[in-house]
Amino acid sequence: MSTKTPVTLKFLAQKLNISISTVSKALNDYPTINDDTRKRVKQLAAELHFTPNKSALNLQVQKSYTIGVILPDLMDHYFTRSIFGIEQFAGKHGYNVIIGQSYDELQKEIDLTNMFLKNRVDGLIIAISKNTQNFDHLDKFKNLGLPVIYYGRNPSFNLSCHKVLSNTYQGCYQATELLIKKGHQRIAYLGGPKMISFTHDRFKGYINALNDNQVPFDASLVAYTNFDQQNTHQAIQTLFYDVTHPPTALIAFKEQILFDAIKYLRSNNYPGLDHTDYIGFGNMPFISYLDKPPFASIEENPESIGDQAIKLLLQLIDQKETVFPYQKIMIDCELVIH
Amino acid sequence: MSTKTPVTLKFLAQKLNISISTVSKALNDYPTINDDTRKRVKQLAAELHFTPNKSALNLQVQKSYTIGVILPDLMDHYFTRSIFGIEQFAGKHGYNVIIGQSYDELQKEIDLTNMFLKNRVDGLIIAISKNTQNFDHLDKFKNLGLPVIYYGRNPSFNLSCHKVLSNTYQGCYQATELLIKKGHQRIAYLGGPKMISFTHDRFKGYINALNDNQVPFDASLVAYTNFDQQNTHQAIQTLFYDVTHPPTALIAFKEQILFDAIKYLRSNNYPGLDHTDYIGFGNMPFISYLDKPPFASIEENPESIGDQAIKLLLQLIDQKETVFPYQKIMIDCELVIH
DNA sequence: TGATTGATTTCAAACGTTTGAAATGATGTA
DNA sequence: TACATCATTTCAAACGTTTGAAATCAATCA
Repeated sequence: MSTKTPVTLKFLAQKLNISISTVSKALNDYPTINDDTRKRVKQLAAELHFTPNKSALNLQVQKSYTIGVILPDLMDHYFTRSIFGIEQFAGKHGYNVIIGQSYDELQKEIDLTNMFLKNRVDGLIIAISKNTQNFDHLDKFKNLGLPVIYYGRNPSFNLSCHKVLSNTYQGCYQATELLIKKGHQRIAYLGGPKMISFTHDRFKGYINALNDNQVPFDASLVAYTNFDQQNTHQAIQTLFYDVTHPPTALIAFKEQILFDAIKYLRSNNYPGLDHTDYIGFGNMPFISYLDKPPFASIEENPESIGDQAIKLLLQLIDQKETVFPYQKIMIDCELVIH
Repeated sequence: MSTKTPVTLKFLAQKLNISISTVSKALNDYPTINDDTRKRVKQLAAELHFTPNKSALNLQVQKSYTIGVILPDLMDHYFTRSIFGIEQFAGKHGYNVIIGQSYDELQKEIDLTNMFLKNRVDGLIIAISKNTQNFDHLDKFKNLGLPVIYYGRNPSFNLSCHKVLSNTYQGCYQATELLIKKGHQRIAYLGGPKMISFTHDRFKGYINALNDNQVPFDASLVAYTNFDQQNTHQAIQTLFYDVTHPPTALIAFKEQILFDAIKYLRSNNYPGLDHTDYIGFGNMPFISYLDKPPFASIEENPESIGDQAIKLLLQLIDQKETVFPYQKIMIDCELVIH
């Protein structure tokens, strides 16, 4: 009752009057162990709720069975949804997941990688911060033979790596086409930070859709924001006010931004507010609560992205020695009309 | 280059031609170690980026330096914000945090506790599921001498435990009073699941505020929902339609519910929609995007709750042997007027 | 009978760290 | 010279597990 002896292999061995290794082998179903002993061992182990000590195990096999995940922000539904896919699969395979938030700051990201290195994670899944252009802190993993999966954000400066990404080009292409089919000829594109490569991928989808459908491109219908509210307002000002023919539709990099945009237009009593069609990336559950929800959402299926990322990572961890070509997995987007 | 030897104490010892224990003691600043040796050891360790193997360390000190957190859902901002406080402090003290989501299901919660037990976490912080009335799975921790902190949700059936909670009574009292001061005499209260004890605490705040301000209580102004949308609609139907004098103000258990409520009233063209004042618990960032935001929010400061929970937990972990009276920490709510 | 086989169990080293006890060796003291 | 003192270093066990090699013992075969 007072200080209880922990239930270890040694403890079981003493109780049964056999050696530690027999107990270990019995529990691990070694064929050389007598059926009867095996049964007795397993029975007692179950009775006493024996669970192997993870630290000892990890020390022995030289693995931590822990994987690190770095993402910008858990308040962002995209990333929160992605970890659902990660934890699901990781848990099923005996891996723990440690999540770190970089808040889109490079220094915080570097700190987290060091922390993970100290913790000897077996691998890393990362959505890089919007300021990550130098990959020294991440190359450390590669040098140690630890696999890294880049997911959710495209590290366009880093070519030799595994990636799991939304097919953001396709998503934006289809959204643009949808708006064109609906009759729009003046569609604005509000991109995210220029440091995030998705901003440019989506732009390509946008412009290709325009071209393929013989809609003239107008540079004054394109603007960018760094996610900052102030910055977004400025971009909207440029797109909707500082122009002779304002757009009749808007595609935004993120619904978060889209909401900022609409809010700004509304508070300025923009006359065309209700006749404009809005589409953003995200498909937040929250949308259904808006009086006038956007025309459509671009669903990026972040759960799948997390799922694919962890699957690839565990594969890499298991076959560390063999050569493995760099993968680039793209998950298609879907349009959801509200 | 090919298979690099890991940098261990042994490796450093060999390089320096001294014993492993000297290296260990030098790094840990034992006073018996010669200053010169200490310097040489530390220098080489830094050069070779030595980091002690966590598994070996943990095995030695019989701790995992890992704490488990169980919460219903990361999509819920309250809990997401709470982990901010937890990770912040835990990280600073060398602890890893593993997060598990119960999705408000008891079975999932039980599975998670078993997983954490297997992983030999040093302690647990949990926001119990709305269906948790039996605490056997959590008592296992107590029996093993592992501290458990109940946070965010009040386990009213479990008296002997540490709790860190929102002062939800006070929050609801003040919200009610605010509405009364604004002139409301018919204030409705929409509670959450009856299994969640906050539902009743808030009700007490509500009714005491009514009494203290000489506003008559009317039982037909009280309803409950289990968070399910359908269920909420039904409750709203009861409160606003199945009554001769509908309420002029509504306090909801959660802003999530409040949005469902407003949405329902709007889609039914409820005539008093715009003359009703709404208040909910939460203060979601999202609110600013609503055309007609609620009159006010009750901010519960979940970061503080997480922060207090982890602080208490680490305290308990460090002084495991001494007696420690059960704590009940209450964090006050604040009203935020929009 | 002595050797071989086979089934089963045990030994012992290893993983990387910590730490009290023991060893070393130089210096000072009687 | 012999011995105690002191600073410094090393030894060795321990944490709990895995696993190839060695040991045990009974049964079988020649």
